[in-house]
Amino acid sequence: MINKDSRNGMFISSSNGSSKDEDLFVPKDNEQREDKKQEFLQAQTQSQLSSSELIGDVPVPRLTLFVSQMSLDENQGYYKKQMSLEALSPTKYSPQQKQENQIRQDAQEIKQLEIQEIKQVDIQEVQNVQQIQTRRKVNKANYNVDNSPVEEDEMKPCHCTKTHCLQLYCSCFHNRRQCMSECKCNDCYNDGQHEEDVLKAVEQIKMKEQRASHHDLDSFDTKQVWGCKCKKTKCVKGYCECFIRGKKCTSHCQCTECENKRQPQKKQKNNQQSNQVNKKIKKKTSVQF
DNA sequence: GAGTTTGAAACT
DNA sequence: CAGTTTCAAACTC
Repeated sequence: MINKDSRNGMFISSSNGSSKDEDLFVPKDNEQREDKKQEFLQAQTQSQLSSSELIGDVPVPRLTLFVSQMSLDENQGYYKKQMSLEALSPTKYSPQQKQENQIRQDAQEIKQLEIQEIKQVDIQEVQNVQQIQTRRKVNKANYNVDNSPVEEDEMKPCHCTKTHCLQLYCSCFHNRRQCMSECKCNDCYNDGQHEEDVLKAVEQIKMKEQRASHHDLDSFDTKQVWGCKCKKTKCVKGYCECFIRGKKCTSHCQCTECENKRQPQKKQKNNQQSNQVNKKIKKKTSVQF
């Protein structure tokens, strides 16, 4: 029951009469809202809310949240339909219940705003990476490394013969795009006509990944590099995941005799590397012009 | 363009 | 989890 409305907020009395210490005070300004939000979040951790409400507010890692928006959810947006509290429970609410719901909804709105801000920061971070990687685009091989909107002629066609373009071997599938007319693949299922098969394959890969727990990264996010295992090519040829992406090898790599590390290297080795890059640039530009 | 080499992905 | 096989791209000639 709403008891008192002031400029700073309102009291909701659980009983009758004037506002008391134990009454619920709903502040208006942002600072006090923040306190309310903390109260609300605390209640969550103490399992005071229904399971459905808890599920909706499990904190999601920032990048995972962004990446998940870009990958699977694109195809499964229908899972994201949100239902209001009233829709979930059609029973009529008392004024007090409505007020409490309003508080919860306010808190959720605040959270969503915060998530949006975080997303914007993440997008900015990704864009920064993209800028760096775009400069090296001529150096990349078959992957659309930066996930940026690529021109049709920038996509490299695949030549898959046995996997129906439904495995990560296929660069088109790996980048979550359909095979093109330029592709020379056999019996391709990644042609837009077998969407069910594609989704199944994606699901399978994601499930396998979860079981294996090899890394927390998204296999379909080719921006991410989690380390190569090169043995013979010293990470200076197109076989190397890091080299392809224009990245230096890190401690995450399991490569041997690596010459693609950040530390200062001998002149000769640097020359070998830059020769490789120059060779590819020449090749690419000669094709384009 | 055919054959070889390579490392990632998949499999056992 | 480690070893093996399969795969498609990179490379060489």
